[in-house]
Amino acid sequence: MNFDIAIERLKSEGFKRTPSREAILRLLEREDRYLSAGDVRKALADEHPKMSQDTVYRNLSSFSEMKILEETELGGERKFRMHCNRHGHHHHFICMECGRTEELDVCPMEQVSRELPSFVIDDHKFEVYGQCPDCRTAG
Amino acid sequence: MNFDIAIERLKSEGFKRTPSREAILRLLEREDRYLSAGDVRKALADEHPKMSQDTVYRNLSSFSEMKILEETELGGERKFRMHCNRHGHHHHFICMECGRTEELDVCPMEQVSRELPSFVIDDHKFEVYGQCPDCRTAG
DNA sequence: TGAGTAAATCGTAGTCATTCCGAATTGGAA
DNA sequence: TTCCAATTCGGAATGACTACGATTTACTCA
Ligand SMILES: [Mn+2]
Ligand SMILES: [Mn+2]
Ligand SMILES: [Zn+2]
Ligand SMILES: [Zn+2]
Repeated sequence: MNFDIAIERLKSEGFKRTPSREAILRLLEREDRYLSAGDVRKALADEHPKMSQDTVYRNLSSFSEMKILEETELGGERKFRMHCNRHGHHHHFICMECGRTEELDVCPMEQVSRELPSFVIDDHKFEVYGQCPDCRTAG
Repeated sequence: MNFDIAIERLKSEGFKRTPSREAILRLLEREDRYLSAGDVRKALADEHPKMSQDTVYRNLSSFSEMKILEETELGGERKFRMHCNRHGHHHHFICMECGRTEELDVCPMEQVSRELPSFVIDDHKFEVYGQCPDCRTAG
């Protein structure tokens, strides 16, 4: 997903286009990795020093709900990234050093459904953590 | 894992056997599901009204480090359960209503390793969330 | 069995991410 | 341009978790 598609989605859901929202979306498009609310505030400190934390948290949550962003919980923090272009369901490798993510092709849920026929399955989380090639070389 | 094995592990790691630790371990053995530090405090409020939160948090963390407990992060909270008897690596289904867990046989990591040969893989998380048969019937 | 001691606990204050709220501002419809 | 619901702001409140000095206690060893 890119900035323009995100803005379209925003409008189609009845949300207003504001400078705060533009700045947050442009940042996430540029960074292309998981950022916390704190990361977003720091990154926008120069450009938008008056943006309140309420605004950051509220918009990140809204964007996540309307599927503009992907969200995860990592190290006791909620983190957000622009939704991948990839078509359909997928999971991520996440580099614990630089935050770079890599999309994964595998999802084990078909097998789990067969394994638990009497359970209602609502959601699942699959994430792989480690060091990306760049950070390995640099280290 | 049960209480007695846990106490053995405790001793073998050089930790002391205290009433607080006994109470926490007995509770987790009995409950057999993920509990937060707050859950533990509430459950022990009658029996041990003076147990401080420091004691609960510190011991849950210690038990997790020495592999007596399994740990996850769910809804912004750390949660702990007595380590399963099952031999070796596994993952869980977790009922979002009652907290009941079900061990899963599938782990997709062999495939991921093949998919990411140039990445260092340190850890992974796979969890399935939903409603267990009992809660589905009751609902 | 009775000190001695390091470990453990207690009580409380501090931290940090996140949420809440009332007042002020503003995007966009009419 | 006017108007108002949506949005933002600033700051206080919440809740999980951590830190820490003072006190207690489980275990060691004489
Ligand atoms: Mn993605
Ligand atoms: Mn288990
Ligand atoms: Zn999946
Ligand atoms: Zn696994």
